[in-house]
Parts: sequence; C-alpha cells; structure tokens
Amino acid sequence: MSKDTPPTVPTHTTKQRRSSDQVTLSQVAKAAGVSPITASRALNHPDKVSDSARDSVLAAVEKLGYVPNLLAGSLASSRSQLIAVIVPSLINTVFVEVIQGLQETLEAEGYQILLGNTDYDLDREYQLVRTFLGWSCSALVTAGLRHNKACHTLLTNCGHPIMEVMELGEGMDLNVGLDHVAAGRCMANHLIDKGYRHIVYVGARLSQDYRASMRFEGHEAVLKGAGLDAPLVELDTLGSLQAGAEGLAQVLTQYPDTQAIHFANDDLAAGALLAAQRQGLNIPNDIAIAGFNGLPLGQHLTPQLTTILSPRKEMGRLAAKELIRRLSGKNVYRRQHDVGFKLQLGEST
Amino acid sequence: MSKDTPPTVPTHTTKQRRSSDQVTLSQVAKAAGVSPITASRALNHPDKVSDSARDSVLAAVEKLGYVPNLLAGSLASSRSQLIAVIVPSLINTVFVEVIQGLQETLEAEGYQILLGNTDYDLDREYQLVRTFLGWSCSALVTAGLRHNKACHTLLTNCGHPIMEVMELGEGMDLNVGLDHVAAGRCMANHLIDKGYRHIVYVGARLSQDYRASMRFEGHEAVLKGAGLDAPLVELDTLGSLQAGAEGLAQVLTQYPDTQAIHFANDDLAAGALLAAQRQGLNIPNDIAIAGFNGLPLGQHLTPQLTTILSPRKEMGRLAAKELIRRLSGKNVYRRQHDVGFKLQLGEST
DNA sequence: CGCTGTCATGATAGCGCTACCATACGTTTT
DNA sequence: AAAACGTATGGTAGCGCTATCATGACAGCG
Repeated sequence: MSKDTPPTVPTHTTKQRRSSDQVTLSQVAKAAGVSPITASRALNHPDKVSDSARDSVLAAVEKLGYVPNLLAGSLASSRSQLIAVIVPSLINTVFVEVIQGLQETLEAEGYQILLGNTDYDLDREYQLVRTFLGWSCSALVTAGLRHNKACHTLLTNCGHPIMEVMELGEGMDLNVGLDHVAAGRCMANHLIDKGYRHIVYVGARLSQDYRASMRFEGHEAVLKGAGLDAPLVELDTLGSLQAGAEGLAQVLTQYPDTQAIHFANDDLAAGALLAAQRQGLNIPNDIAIAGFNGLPLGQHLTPQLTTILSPRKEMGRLAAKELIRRLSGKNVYRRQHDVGFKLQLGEST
Repeated sequence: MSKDTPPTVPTHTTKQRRSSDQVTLSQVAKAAGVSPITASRALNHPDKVSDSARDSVLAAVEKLGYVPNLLAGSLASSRSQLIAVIVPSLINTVFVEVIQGLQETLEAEGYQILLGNTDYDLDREYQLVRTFLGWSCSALVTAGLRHNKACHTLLTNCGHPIMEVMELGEGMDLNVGLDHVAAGRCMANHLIDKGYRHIVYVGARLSQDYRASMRFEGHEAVLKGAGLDAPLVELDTLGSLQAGAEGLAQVLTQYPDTQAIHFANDDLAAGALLAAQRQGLNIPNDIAIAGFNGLPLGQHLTPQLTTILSPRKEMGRLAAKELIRRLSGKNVYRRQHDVGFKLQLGEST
C-alpha cells in the first residue's frame, strides 16, 4: 500500500497541544529583545553574554515571573542538578545526619537531593537506582558497599559518579566511611583493658545492619585473641531504646555472670542503661554498658555512656565535597576516605 | 535582508549531538517490532495494547536493559512523578517521622520525593519552591502554614496541589495537622489540675519554631484564665537535650519558686529531666517537667515523661493519602484534617 | 450492505530547553 | 592590507518521550 497521495491538507491547523500556561524562555527572550539561546546563556553562562543582554533578560525574567523548566533543560543538556541519595532507613538518626551533611553541602552548590529509602531491602535499592537513573541524576550516593548483582552492574555501567558512604572499603567508585571492624576491635580492647572478662555483644537484625555485624567481627577477634568467649545476642526488633531494654533482659537471663555489654549502637545501649537503672542496677559496677555512634543522648545520661563517636555529618559533608569535585571535572586523587572514629570514654564502663 | 538563497548545502550531515549511549524507547520498539508509541503505551498504559504487543515490548525492555528517561517522559506529558517535600529541619526527629510517613505511602504509589530543607528560613523556602516547580512536581508538601508573600503567591498560582502539614488551619489548599494552641491549653490544664501554680514555659527559638509559640499561647491563656502568671523562658539554641539542661538552669535562677516547667518539646524536657537528676533534684517533687511530642525517649526515662503525643508518622501517611486521592482526580471532600493529639501521663508531673 | 462504534496501532508534532554550528563584527597579528 | 583570531549573537536541530489525531480492522445493528 504505497501512499502516493500526500494528505491533501497536512492538517496544519497546528495540532494544538495542552497549552501549559507556563512562561517559557522564548517569551522571556522576546520580552528582552534577544534570541532564546541568548536568554538561555544569560541565565546559565552569564559571562558569555554582554552586560546589556544579561540585564534585559534578567529584567524580563523578573517581570514575567519566569521559572525555568528544569526538566527541559536537563533533557536538552543531558545533565540534571539532581543527586540521588539512597539510605536503608530514616528511623536511624545516623543516616539522617549523613543526609544533612550531604544536603547542606550539595544545596549550596545548586544540587537537589532525590531521596530514596530501601528499608534494608537490596531489591528495593535496585529499583530505586533504576528510577533515579531515569531522572538522569548527576551522581548517586548510597549507604553501604553491599548491593545485589543487578544493582552493582547497573551502577558500575551507568557512567555517573557513585559515592558509597558509611563504611570504608573497596567500592565501585568513590567511598567515604569508617572501618567498622576496627571500631569493634577498639571498643572490645577498651572493655578488656577495664578488666571485664565476661562480655556480651548485643545487636539487632544483624543481617540487615551488617555494619553492626562487622563491628562484632572486630569485637570477637579481640576477645578470642585474649582467650575469652564472645557470646552474641541478636535481637529481632530494630535498634531502639525498647530493644535495648529487651537486650539487657535477655543477657541477664542467658549470661547471668556478664560484666559488660557491648551494644551495636547507642540507642540499644541507652535503652539498656535506662532499663537497668529502673531495675536498681548500678552501672558500671553491676554491669558495664558501651554503645556506638556517640549520640548526644549518651552524654546526657548519668553515668555518661562510653561509646565510639562516628563523624556522621562530617561523612556527609566530605562525601558531598568529593562528589562536587568529581562533578566539576577535577581529578579526585583519593577514591577512598577514612573519616575515622573516636573512643568516647564515659562512666558507664 | 531577505535570504533568497537557501543555504547551499543545508548542513544535513545530521548535526550530530552528544550520542548518549542510553537505550531509548525507539530502540526497544524496533526490537519488539512495534512503533515507539505502542512501546510507550505498553509500559505506561498496559491495558491499551494487545497482550502480544505488550509481551514483546517487555521482553525487549528486559533484553536491552532499557531504563525509561523520566525527564523526557515528564517533559512530554508535563507531569512528573515527583512530589516536593519541604521541611524546616532534619535535626528535629519530628519532621523526619512525617517524611517517613509520606515516603512509605508515596513510594508505594510510584512517586518520588524531592526533599528540601529550609533551615527555618522562609526566603530559602521560596527558593526551594521555585526550584521544585521547575521540576514540574505533581504536588508540594510543606511544613507549616506560614510562608513569605512571594512564596504564597507562587504556591497558590502554580496549579498543583499543595499540602500544608504539621499545624491545623486555613491553608492554601490541603491541610493535615493538629491544633497546637489546643495542645498548649491541654498541658497547661493538666499542670493546673495537678495543683501546680508556679509554671514556666520554656521554648527555643520561638520565632522560628512558631508552632511552639502557638502552644505557649494556649498555655498562657489557660494560666491567665486561672489567675496565674505565665512566665516564658526563651532559649537561643535549637531544641536539644543540651538546651533543655540550660533551660532548667535558667528557670531555677530566674524563677526559683517554680513548681513545674512546661517545655516546648520532649528533647528539651528530657534534657532538663536528666540534668535535674544529675543535680540530685527529685522529679516531680522538687520540680515537675512536661514535654511535647511523645518521643520514645520520654517513656524510657525514670520517671516517665508527661507529654503530648503527636501522631507524626500518621500525619505523613494521611497527607500522602490525601494527595494521592487528589492527584488521581478524585474529589477531596475535606481539605482540612485534624490528626489530633493525646495527653500522655507520665510520672514527671 | 452500509453505518456506527469500539479497539489496536501508527504518523506526526511538539514539551521547553540547549548543543552545535554559523555568522557578523571588531581587534590583533604578520 | 590581508589573514587570523576572539567575542557576542542567532538559526537549527535535536534531547527522548507522549498527546493528539488519523487509520484500518473488525464487531454489532437495522
């Protein structure tokens, strides 16, 4: 069926489309008496147009209340000012603080954060990554070094900078974090130094919070090295004050001669500390308690909580800076950044 | 300058553009043996194509590893699956919990959250709104009913659903929140019922956290109504445990005969409670302490903190549901939703 | 058997912006 | 003086997708 007769009238009644009343750059350009492309340059590369052109464009923008369509701009230039941030949870303050650090630094550079929450589900992470790549994010930040196969492939091939935060290690691209195994060792050493011999590690959902289990690895290695047992109590509820109280109860039942408990984080530790006090136990004489993270709460308890301070906000800031550096084309010498940690001695051990 | 000579050779060497190796829908369509538009329909309106077409498109998507370009799709359809969420702070857990509620509901419906943080700066809010509108967000969620003039104008005219959360009142469009004045009254009544007569309200940065000052209004009205003074202590640091401790100290100095302190939130209250205990004060006998929010921490302290429980996550969920309902074209009967609050009696009053 | 009404599919024309080239003009170099 | 360069500006053609309209096929109806 060869069509030899062209459509008599090409329907050139301008196939009208939804007329999104939005003010466009062309309208601004017309009002300013320049071409659209000059208007575009006046806004995005101000140094590439004459002062007079720039001024009249800016005046027109103001007058018409022009709001740039970022969608169109990003599509045309195939780069967006979006940066995806994927975290496993928002309940855990730790991630929120990292996000804060990222946000304050990125927003100052004109980037927007696209936030995703995996709920500790790696398949969900993969889905989020797909979606975010669909938004042509300039970069992706994700918590942790563990991903599922598909996600890993997608990320390594997407061509955008990838920043893996929280834990130190060989990542796909950029990495900012701390050594959790070392942190576990550090606290275990401290407890042994203090003379404790019966030490239990308490964590919650370690398969999900695998960084906590890395800390346990370090802890275990030190204890074993000192010829001690390294019992582990794993709770099924997520880290919280409540879970900490339960952890304490479980330890007291299962290991009655425990002298010290090394909790996977400060929430658990604080919950246990408060519960212990409610029960009339003396800390650290009856039982010593240690945490991880260095949340402010620990410093306001009596006794103050012994913990390990992790520079969370700083981690976010540093990650953001490194990303910005990479995105602005500069070479990034160090792909891996150790933000370190610090033993914070309290009275609870 | 009439151009009568067309460009000799129209440079039709296909003005090649950056060839973003990305797999496009056209490629998928070709692989599936259908037209691009059918491929588009197969993905976005699966019920509008035949089963066979749909299957071959999906197979091609899988085979080529196609990731839809959401930018292009949104531009073409002038609607995005983005929803902007603007909060004044992430340090305050309260907002994070609202975000959680929003996120779990919105993500389930395929929406993405674009997060903005104003740092309690209304001009910053305006900037964020501008940016977000540039992304063609389908809707905007913002914390609070107070905005600056420009922001208000922009929001009311943007044509997208606006959801104002946290506080109840006459908003621009949709509203989910609670009555903070009533909450302040509620706690004040409780304290009076308990027999306290010298009651101080302690808040932090009330000009920023104006919801706390609304609670003070309610508090003050009740106290004045009972013929009592309603002194206010305002701290300059943001709400935190540390600030709470300082608030306590300030109250003890300025109003030595204070019997009860009504704190603007649980962080302050908990900080004060812990500090008081450290100083050997008995709560509530020496001094009673009340908070607001119903954070878990309060329930784990001894004595348990008397507070007002605000349904934060629920607020986020409800806001999300209402938005989705509106976005799916359904009529929204109630533009205003009161999520209420609940006096949570502890042992601290 | 024509008429109308679905249904599946496709051709076309944008969405609003910017990359890419081309042009015009003034300034410097040889 | 001619050539080479730099700067400000504009025309054109897309970025990848979808709204709109048009088409052809087939069913139901009098």
